[in-house]
Amino acid sequence: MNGPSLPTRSRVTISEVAEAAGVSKATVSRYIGGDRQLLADATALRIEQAIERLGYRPNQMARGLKRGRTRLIGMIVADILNPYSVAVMHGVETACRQHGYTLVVCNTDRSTEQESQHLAALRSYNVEGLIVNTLGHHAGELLSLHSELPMVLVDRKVEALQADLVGLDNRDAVQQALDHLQQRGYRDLLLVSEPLDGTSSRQERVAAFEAGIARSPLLQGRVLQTDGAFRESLRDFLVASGPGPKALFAANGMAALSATRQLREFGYRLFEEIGLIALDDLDWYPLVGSGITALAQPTERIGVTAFECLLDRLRGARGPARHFDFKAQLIVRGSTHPRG
Amino acid sequence: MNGPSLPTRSRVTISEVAEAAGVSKATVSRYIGGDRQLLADATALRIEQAIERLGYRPNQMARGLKRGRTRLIGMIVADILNPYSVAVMHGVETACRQHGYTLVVCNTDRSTEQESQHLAALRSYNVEGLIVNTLGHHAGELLSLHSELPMVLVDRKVEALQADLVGLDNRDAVQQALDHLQQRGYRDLLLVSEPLDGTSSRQERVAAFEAGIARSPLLQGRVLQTDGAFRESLRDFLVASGPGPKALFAANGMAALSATRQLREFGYRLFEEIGLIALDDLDWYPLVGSGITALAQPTERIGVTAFECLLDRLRGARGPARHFDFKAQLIVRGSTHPRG
DNA sequence: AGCTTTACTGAAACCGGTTTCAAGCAATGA
DNA sequence: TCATTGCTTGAAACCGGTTTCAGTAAAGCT
Repeated sequence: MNGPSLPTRSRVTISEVAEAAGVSKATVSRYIGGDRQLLADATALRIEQAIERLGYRPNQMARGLKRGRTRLIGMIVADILNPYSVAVMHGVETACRQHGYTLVVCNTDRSTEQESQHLAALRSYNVEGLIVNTLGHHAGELLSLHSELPMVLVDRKVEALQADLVGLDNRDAVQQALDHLQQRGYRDLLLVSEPLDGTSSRQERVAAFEAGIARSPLLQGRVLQTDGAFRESLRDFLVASGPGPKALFAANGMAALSATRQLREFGYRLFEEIGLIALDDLDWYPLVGSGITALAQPTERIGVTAFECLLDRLRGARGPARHFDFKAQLIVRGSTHPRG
Repeated sequence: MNGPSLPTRSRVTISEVAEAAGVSKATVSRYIGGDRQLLADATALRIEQAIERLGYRPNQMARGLKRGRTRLIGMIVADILNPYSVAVMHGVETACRQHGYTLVVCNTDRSTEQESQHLAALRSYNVEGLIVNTLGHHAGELLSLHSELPMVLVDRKVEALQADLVGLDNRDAVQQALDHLQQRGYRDLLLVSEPLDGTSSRQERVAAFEAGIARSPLLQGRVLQTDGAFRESLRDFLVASGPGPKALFAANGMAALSATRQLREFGYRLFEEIGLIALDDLDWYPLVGSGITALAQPTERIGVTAFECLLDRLRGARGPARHFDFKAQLIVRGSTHPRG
């Protein structure tokens, strides 16, 4: 009787299978490598039975060593607690599985140091390609990695890096939001964003917001980050007199959470006194107040596209960096019905 | 000028470093293996410089092959879209990093077939240990894997498997919920659970609920799963006459989401007409209606504990399977204040 | 029948490391 | 002075596969 957690029999190797089947390692290797048509039927059958009998599974590490193909894809995620990341990752994983790849996900918790560490780790495990949701600092490391293996950026571009990019059409999304808010009668807007931090998508949203405001004579707008004096600045916005009804525009799901929390803490009735539109569509949006109007990102497709793009490169596709910018989809709920 | 995605220079190997430093592979291996004190200072210095100059990083796959230590931990997650899973995973990852392990996460999307596939994949990558949030079907595979490497179950036990388990003290959590509901004056309860499916934690919660109800003369209770005729059955419960004020008890975060959605669809004002308490504490609970009362699981600690438990086994700890049952923490919000 | 293909298989080198074993050499002890 | 010891190091085997190359046997061709 084995005690639990007692790794007993060490794994069956190709040599044991070879011996059991009365053939050489090479022949077994050909069998598991898919060159089955090279083998005589009788031989293949003997090997098949030996494998079955012994419960043999080839060691991918060893295969990868000589072959250079580990069938491993690495993914760097800046913040695994952000539902956007999880949703994209889900898409990537689905695509990976369909193509026989295994995904190794590393979360950096928004730490530059951990990003470095994880990149090094993934490299050392010989991943064939990388899908990166990076902080964007220290482009040097990414650059040198990109000279070694294909890489696809998700959501965040890196100036110095000529890599494929999959993300949202931020300009379009922000414009959709502004159009919607304006049409619903809101005039005094506040864009709430997580700290910009050099994160390209956040910066793009802010830039598009400011540009949009500048183009719209009816609208007034400010930008606020969810750190430092967030609470006080938000209060300032809420009590200041402006050109008309006020609305918040949360630049992503996390910002929506912070903003809504803060509104509640201030005692606002959601969303009778102030409008809200949020980028990302989280599953609890419908449940808050009269429901939060959202600009949904096609997260699953973003993930799948990122992988397919990578696969393309893995198969040898050359050429300049490609950009896939998906459109956001407006989902109207109660939070953008003035005086609820 | 390299085009993008052009994997150029193949990686530097130990032999090149050895040559550059004028020593043998073995010596370099000792250097990177941490046996630095074995080497003469001058030698170590030359190697260090060669490594630096060439940008050498050892290939973990190759190391793992001979050494048997891949420094890889595999984790199977039943549903990555469930925030509970993500939170636990975050804990596991943190612990992994601190101990120099890399985590490979596989999501089964609640599919038995995918679970098999991923288990096989993880095995083939020579992960040193497994953290498993399993569906619990086909125990055979898990069993045979467990004879090869250490394994820790998370949240869900498997009868036939004598493995360490980390999870919640479900009986205690349910009792806390019942006590709280009863104290707040609720009398007619409905436990809302995702489909039982053989998932041990769900079954335990249901069993504890039924046992608790049976012990409490004041309370009446039923159980409902969020599939099939969920909508209709919920309506039945809501309109039926019972022994007193009604409350829902969501057995986890996903159930809380379904239940709240359905209540809204029915036009209930949250939570003036009906109480709600939910297992798991998701970040949006405070935002819904008057806030959802929760029983928080220490998810981060569960993850960390799972890893540490595994590490223990990796270091050779023997002995019977251990169970770590954490207590849930009651967080009272508006959803359990009768008549709002 | 003799020669060329074709089909199938095995020996050995190799992937990038680790580890064992023994050897070289200086320092120590008797 | 000679044997012993300890410190460094390299050669070679090994991990579990893949791949090249060559060899054997059967089949096809003239």
